[in-house]
Amino acid sequence: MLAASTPTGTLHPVTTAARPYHHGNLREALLRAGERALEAGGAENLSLRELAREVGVSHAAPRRHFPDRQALLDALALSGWERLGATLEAAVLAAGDDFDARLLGLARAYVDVATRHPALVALMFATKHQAGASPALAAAGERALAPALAAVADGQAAGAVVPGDPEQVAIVAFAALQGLVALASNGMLDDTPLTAMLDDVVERLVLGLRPR
Amino acid sequence: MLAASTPTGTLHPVTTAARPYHHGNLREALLRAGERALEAGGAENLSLRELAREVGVSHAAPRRHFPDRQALLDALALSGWERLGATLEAAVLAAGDDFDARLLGLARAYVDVATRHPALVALMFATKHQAGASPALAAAGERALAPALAAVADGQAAGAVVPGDPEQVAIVAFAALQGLVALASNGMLDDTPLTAMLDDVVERLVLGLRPR
DNA sequence: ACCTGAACACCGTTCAAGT
DNA sequence: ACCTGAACACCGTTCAAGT
Repeated sequence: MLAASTPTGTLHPVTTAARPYHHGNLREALLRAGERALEAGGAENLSLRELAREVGVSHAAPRRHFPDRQALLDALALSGWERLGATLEAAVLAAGDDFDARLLGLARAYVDVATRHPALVALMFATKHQAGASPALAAAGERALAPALAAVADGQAAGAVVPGDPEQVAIVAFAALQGLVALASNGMLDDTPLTAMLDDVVERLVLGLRPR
Repeated sequence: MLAASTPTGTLHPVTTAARPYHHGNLREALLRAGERALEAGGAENLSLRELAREVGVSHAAPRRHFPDRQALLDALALSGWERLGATLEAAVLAAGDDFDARLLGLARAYVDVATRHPALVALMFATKHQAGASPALAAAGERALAPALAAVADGQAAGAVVPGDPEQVAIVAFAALQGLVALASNGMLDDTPLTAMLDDVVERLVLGLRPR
């Protein structure tokens, strides 16, 4: 009875265990629903009104937490970058000190995330550097990719990688992965198992990046 | 007066030089306006009603030529694949018989198209293999990429490229380009000139693809 | 054969007003 | 501080009807 949804006219200080008058946790609920919607239909099919309906508030309620649709997308991308950064960091740690092993570990970790959450990763990259993106978002992207940069720099110091701006070298390597994932997401790899292809790509990357 | 827009009650058999009653060329006009809209704001911001307004017909008129929005996007992608195919073919012919030169030529041609028409290229890949895509579209994509496949196969025959399924080898190379273009489109290359980076990527690709 | 106009069910965004 | 309801200007899609 107390937990029912009829507003019984009693005052409700700030917190109640029952169904929400003020919902109490709307921001988090919208983000969770948003991530589901993202994976279900991509960023361009995400509807704020639909999220509000799912969560059980009026269509104008999200505005308190996200001024517009883009703000919600930015928040989703930000959280994605933060989780990716942690994943890449863990991959480097698990791989030990060898450059080839690190590159393989990073590649596998990234491809794993990108194939399990393709729409989120697409959103992350689309949002990161676009005109008028929030500085916080760009910074989160930089932080997330820092482990890969550091691995390249270490590889150069150990003589396993061609010299030059680590960022440029890393981008060359990263581009190949990014492209592979894009092709996989678009179904262009058909029957070829992604993991097999991935190891092949990484092997050729290592060869291509070795000093001559 | 005759060319004015007021319908003067006279009958108009089928063709008139004045302003259109039936427009006469609506399909082409929509495609042209669609390509402009695509480059201006990406596929997800393309509005059928806006195209109809630009072209000067009612919002329901496009339906005769394109049953829905996706049909217009498919037609744009199809024309993009056809033009890309011709461009890649020309690049191979211009590059002569050497594998390295062909790969560089193909890469430059593709990157040129992809940077000048990023939204169109994104649409092409997004549409090519998606669930329920028209077979004609998939076939056009295959045809467009055939010159690159052939170049790889020739390279293998000449001993310049690792053996194996040419499609798989081509995909590895193509993935790197695709990724590079994606990064460039997203502004992640910052100040680095794309052409310089491109030549570097191709050089490393050649190295990575060489038989050991 | 090709196009119009009105209608329907959706959007994102805004703003006064409620508790 | 947080949310609602009504309103506005847009969509894509459908369908009868016009020429």
